[in-house]
Amino acid sequence: MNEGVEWALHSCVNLCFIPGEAVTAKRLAAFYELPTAYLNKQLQALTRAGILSSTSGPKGGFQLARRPEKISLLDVVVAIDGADDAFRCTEILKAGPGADSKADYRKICLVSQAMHKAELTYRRELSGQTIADIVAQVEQTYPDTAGNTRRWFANLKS
Amino acid sequence: MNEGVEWALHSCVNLCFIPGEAVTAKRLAAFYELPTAYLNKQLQALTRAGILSSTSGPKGGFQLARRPEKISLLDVVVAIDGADDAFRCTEILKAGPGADSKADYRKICLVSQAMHKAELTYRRELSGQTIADIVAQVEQTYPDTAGNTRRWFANLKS
DNA sequence: GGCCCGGTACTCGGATACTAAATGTCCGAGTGCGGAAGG
DNA sequence: CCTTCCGCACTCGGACATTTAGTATCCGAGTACCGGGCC
Repeated sequence: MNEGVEWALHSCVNLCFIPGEAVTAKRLAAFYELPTAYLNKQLQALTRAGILSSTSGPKGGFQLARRPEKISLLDVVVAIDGADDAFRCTEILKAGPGADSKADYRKICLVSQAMHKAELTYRRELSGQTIADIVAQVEQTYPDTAGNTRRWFANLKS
Repeated sequence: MNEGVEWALHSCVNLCFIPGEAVTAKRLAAFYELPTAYLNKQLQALTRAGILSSTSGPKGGFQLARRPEKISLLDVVVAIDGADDAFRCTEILKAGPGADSKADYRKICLVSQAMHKAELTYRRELSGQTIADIVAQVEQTYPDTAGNTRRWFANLKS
């Protein structure tokens, strides 16, 4: 899985601590000492997926496009890593003996079905958790984090 | 995910149809028109993992090292694709402000925990299904497959 | 005739190239702000 | 002094290198079989 998923998730959480304000990729990258341009690339992907909204020019930057309760972890993963299953059925059976060339083996191959079934539970679990859930857990487990993060971004602005 | 996982799963199923006999990588590859040497590499990985047992020389080949009821889909995936989680936590928080350099963020980072939780359900689902289950489903859904496969391998032997 | 031995053909096994995708970087397009000029 | 306009600095956005991991291939190590030679 793409490393950008981790960056995107943490950045979304951080954006929750800075509501109603556009934060530049540069500042988000500085927070974790990440390469700015590359993080920018991931944020662009989130923007294309409708998770973030972007603004150009001075006072520009990124902010959440919708409430964090409406952003599931699966949304972020799909935006960065693509919608394809990890296990992709290449319809190997089509090359085997007695194959039906007009059949869709992604549907009828039992190996493919078994793998896909597991992947569905994975996706269901991811879609059941939202950015808001993560933020709530952070605020409960590490009560200082929210304030510290807000303060850090405020200081960097100058 | 590695493409070899698909090949490995199908090959394990096929080996179930040819019990008590060593099947060469060449024949297994010919069945799906796969590159022989590369499939051999995957079978080697299964052997290292203790899923298959291999024999060199004439009359050599691969066979299941244990009963198919004892081979879960997760075993095969881990053997080919490695045991690492798809989402690997790079402990991004260590570079952030106020980080504890001696803490293990793979354990305490809530983003990492959330992703890992989803991955656990995935692995649980995979470990719940065995090669024997797949074979049983195949025999029930496509009753001719077992016989046809056996016959195909028998004919190729000549 | 039976037994032993060496050659041979065939297999797995790991070391070695090649290719695609993830990672990282750079420059151009777009935009709001600030200041200077003019009324 | 107020308004308008122009230039500038800053941002995102996508096009362009670089590195890693997946894909594919090749040759050597090991082994059972087959044939010939010897007892």
